[in-house]
Amino acid sequence: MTEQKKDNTEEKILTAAQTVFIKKGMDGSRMQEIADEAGINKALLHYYFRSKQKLFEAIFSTVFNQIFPDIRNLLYSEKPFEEKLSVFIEKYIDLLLKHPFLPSFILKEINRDPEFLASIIKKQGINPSEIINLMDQEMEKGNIRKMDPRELMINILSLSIFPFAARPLMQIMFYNNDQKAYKKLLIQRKDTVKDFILNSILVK
Amino acid sequence: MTEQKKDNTEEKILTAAQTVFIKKGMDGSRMQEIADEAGINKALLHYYFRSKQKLFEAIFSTVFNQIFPDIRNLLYSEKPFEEKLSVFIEKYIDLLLKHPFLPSFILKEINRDPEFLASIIKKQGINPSEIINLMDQEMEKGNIRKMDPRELMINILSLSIFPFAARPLMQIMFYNNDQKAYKKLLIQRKDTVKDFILNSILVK
DNA sequence: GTCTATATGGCGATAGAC
DNA sequence: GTCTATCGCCATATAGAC
Repeated sequence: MTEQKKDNTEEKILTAAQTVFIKKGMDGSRMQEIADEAGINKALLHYYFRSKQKLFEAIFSTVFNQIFPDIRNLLYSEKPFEEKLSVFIEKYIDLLLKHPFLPSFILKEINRDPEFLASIIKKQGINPSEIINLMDQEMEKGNIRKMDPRELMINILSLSIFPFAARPLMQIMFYNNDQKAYKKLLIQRKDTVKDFILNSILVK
Repeated sequence: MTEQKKDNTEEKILTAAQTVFIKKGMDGSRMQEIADEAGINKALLHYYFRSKQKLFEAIFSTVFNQIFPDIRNLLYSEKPFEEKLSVFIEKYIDLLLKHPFLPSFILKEINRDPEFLASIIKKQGINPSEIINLMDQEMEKGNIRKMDPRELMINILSLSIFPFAARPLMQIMFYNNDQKAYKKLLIQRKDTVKDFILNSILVK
């Protein structure tokens, strides 16, 4: 019974902290706000997680654990490259549609503590050099034009992530701040990013 | 003489504030740190700029004034589209190479106060709909394949800005944290981004 | 485990001497 | 105009009752 209570509270804290941290980042978040969101007292946060920093790190791991297994499985599957690429982009953008604040959250933390972030990603079993090899093989086979595979990787991430991270400004500049129209764009990007990349790299 | 002193100090403050704000954003910066960087006292910051917010807004306008006139001139020049696009990307990436912290700085502020940011950009005489028209014309002429010009615009910005904003993580993940190698990549991107985009959009 | 009350420290901002 | 000293607030963190 006591344990039940404990699990419940801890979970409530984690959920609340995730909401607040993702929206406002480490610096912009207040322990009070997280406590309110969780419907508990501020002191309890420290009882469960000792410090704001520790709570933050717990959230970070949680978020990444939600994301990466899926992508990892895809990368190491047996599908042909073009399909892998397509599905990767679709899954990735779907993920961002589900967690729209994630990109700016991660970008903030990239500049705060990149080593911590990199260590978490590596723990997830994502190995950049295997992806690079995969791309190299396709170039050798002549299926895609020759380029630095790391650049291709960065291009894929750029095109997928940036429109989410820069959303508020892009929405104002190009869509008269029309939320629905921009949302539609983001959904469409599952196709348009794929097209844009394949058009650029496929050897015709 | 007194005035000379004043100008000097005000300039020192602006330079220092720019350095600190660009590196750490509004929330992450401390008035003390700016004062140290400027080699003056904390109280002087308030004497010259009243509040942190006011100082921040002054910096923001300054930075944008450095950037936009150049780009504006290019966009409204008489060059053919393909050249405009090439030069835009070159100039833009050159600008980011000169101010590498700018992207993450702006991305932070995008989520803090997008209206303020958009108002500053519009003051610079950049009109999105004119750019869109430009692209539409090229598509009508059959020079580039048909797509939503706003997407093309967002793709260009994504590919140019993201590698700077996400640099610390990308550098660790794909370049074993080798600073020089990543710097080289960023310089090369003046060509590779151009190639990547033109390969994707030109009708062959 | 959960709460109230409070300690502790940091930061923006101001007062006031020079 | 520039400095030192200090106020006042707010946020993290802890003490201690229940």
